[in-house]
Amino acid sequence: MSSFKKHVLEIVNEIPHGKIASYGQVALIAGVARGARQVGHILHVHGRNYPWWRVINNAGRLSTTFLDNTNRSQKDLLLEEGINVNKNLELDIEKYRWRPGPDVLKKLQLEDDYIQKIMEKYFSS
DNA sequence: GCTATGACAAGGA
DNA sequence: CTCCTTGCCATAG
Repeated sequence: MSSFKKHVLEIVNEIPHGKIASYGQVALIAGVARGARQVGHILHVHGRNYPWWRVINNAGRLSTTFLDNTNRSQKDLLLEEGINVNKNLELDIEKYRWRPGPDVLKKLQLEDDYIQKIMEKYFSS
């Protein structure tokens, strides 16, 4: 298993209940700045044991319409966590966006300057 | 190695 | 806002 894949799954596993992250965000934190598409693919294949539904696209729309093995849609799974999703499968991503703590970033053994890059993009207010 | 394929992102029309 | 185009890069064949 590649380290990228391992990181992605590890990161997704860190997303707390009631919070969400974008594919691009997860890819960025995993160490591949433009690997958003790979994150989607990885979750598609290996997401069974991870909270994959907490990952959506950066436009705040769900890009999945099929059901998971529990027969519940991503929308339902999010609604159960208190995240408001409308009929068009849209939600306010900034309102629920997960902001990983320094401890999580450290655990992934990222370079300090790379962490700085992430901070600038997702922590600057 | 090379090509095709995306559960994406960002910018332009 | 919605569509379209480009850029991306890990995987599968």
